[in-house]
Amino acid sequence: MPELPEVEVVKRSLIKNVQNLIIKDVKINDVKLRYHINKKEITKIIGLRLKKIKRKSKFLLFFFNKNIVMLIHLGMTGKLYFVNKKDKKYRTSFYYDIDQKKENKHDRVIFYLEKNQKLIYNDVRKFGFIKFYNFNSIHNSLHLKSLGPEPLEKNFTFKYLKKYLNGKKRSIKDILMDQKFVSGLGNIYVNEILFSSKIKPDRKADKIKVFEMKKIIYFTKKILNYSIKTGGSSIKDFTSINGKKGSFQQHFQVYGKKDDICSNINCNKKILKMSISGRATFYCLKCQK
DNA sequence: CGGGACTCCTGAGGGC
DNA sequence: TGCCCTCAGGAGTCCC
Repeated sequence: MPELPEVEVVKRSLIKNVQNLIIKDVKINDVKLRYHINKKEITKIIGLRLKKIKRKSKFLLFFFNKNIVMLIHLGMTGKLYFVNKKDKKYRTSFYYDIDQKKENKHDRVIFYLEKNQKLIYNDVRKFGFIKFYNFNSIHNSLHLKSLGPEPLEKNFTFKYLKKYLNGKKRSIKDILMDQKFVSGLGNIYVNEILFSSKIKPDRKADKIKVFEMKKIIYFTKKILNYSIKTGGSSIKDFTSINGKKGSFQQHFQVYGKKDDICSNINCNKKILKMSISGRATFYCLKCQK
């Protein structure tokens, strides 16, 4: 589910609500995530202060004292919820009923914080994970070491794109989804970026023209920034940590729009769907060349 | 190098 | 009500 904008929204909310708090206890309801949770390592954070929270592409990094870093990836359905007893809005949350002390069956890990507050890792499909590193090894970890530049960073440029696409026979969509090339994009945003750039998603990368590359860079940054601004996309059940939904899904032009009429003025064609690298791909045959 | 099938897991929604 | 099928924001492996 969560791509860069969603993870960024969650990170900002985490900084506001849980940064600087002490972990009082940890409860594991299910160790079997994408990787099994190491109980020995996770219990080491009990008593430690959560000093800093950062995001790297789709990963969240939690920095504790004693040089311990917790790495969380949300996979397809991972979510973090913050529960604060004093705040009434959580009582009415669709998700968590504090008065009944009812846990959701997909709450996999519960971090108990100061003042009766909790941070809950909930994940229906269990494709996400929680791993531990130390401060010095985190950036050389299996997950972070080969990530490409982030799409909103200055080094994600037309020049970089041009150099990378040269000689590549893969489809442009496949390349934009590849975290080693650019880290943080996923299926939704790549569909949207290619629609705005008027490029058919199955075009071979080395056939993309210079003016089209410039559009890719421009729309990638524009779409991601706008999505972050509107709280990310809430398809099905994405929410930020306080249960708030984003609204960027209202601005989707192609994702999930099979058989709808193309949103471009002067185009009356239906949005089509195909599969690229096994992922749902939506496009307008008339508008995307 | 490239593409496709398949894997992890659980639930929603459609068809009958 | 129920059963069976397909599909889903990710990402890795294996095989041809």
